[in-house]
Amino acid sequence: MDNIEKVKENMPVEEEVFELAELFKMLSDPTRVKILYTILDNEMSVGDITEIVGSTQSAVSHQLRVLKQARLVKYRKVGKSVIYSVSDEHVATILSMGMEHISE
Amino acid sequence: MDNIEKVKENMPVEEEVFELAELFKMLSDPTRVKILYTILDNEMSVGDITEIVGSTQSAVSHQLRVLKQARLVKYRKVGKSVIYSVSDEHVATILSMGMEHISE
DNA sequence: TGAACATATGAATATCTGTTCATATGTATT
DNA sequence: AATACATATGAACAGATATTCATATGTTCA
Repeated sequence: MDNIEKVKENMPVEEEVFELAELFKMLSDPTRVKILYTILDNEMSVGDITEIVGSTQSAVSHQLRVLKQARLVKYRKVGKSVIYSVSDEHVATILSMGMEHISE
Repeated sequence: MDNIEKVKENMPVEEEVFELAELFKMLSDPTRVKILYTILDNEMSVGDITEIVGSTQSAVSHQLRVLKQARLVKYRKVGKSVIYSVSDEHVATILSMGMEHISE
C-alpha cells in the first residue's frame, strides 16, 4: 500500500523543497508580513511603509532588501523617494490562504 | 488617495500578523517541508518518516514536536510506533500555492 | 523479567536572523 | 556649494533555530 517508495516518488526534489522553504521563510517574520500587507494593493514609499509598519527606517530598509532579493517586491525611484510594491500576484493568495487557516 | 490611514485600517491586527508569521515559520524549514509532504496523504510512523526524509530519528522527532505544537500534525500510537499525519486540510493548499509560485 | 525496538527528550553547539546604531549614498532645494 | 531629506548599508549584538549526541521512556515479545 502506501509504501515508502511511493511516497519518495511524490516527494519534490531537494531543490524544490529548499526553494519552497525559502519562500515561506520570507513570510515568517512579522515585520515582513506587515510590509507586504502594506504594499499589497498600493505602492508606497519607504517612509510611509516605515510609519505604517511601526518599526525603524533601518529595519524596514533591511527587510525590503531581503524581500527584493527574493523577488517578492519591486521598486521605482521618484526623486528622493523609493517606492515599493509587491511584484508577485501569488503573494496575496498565499497570505490569504494562511489568514484563512489561522482564523477558524 | 491611498493614504496611510486607509492602509492602516486594512492591516491585520498585531496578533493576527504574529500568528500568520508563525504559521509560515512552520513551513520555512526543509526538514519540516519534507515531513509534511510525507504525511500529507498518508499517515506514517516516525521510523518511516525518518527514512523518507533522510535525516536522523532525533531530528525528525524534534521537528515533529514543533509541528505538533503548531497543531499542524496529529498522531496516534500503535504498539511501539507513533503514527503521524497532517491534521489540517489547509496545509496541502498552502504548500501547493507555494509550489505553484516557485515553479514559473 | 530481560532484551530488543521505537520514539522522545535534554543539553550543547554552531549557525542564522532581526534589530540597532552610526554613517554612507544619493537627490532636491536654497 | 551647502543643507536638508530619503534611503541604504555595514558592523555588532542578542535571541532564535536546527542538528547532534547521549540517554530516557515506553512497548512488545521471548
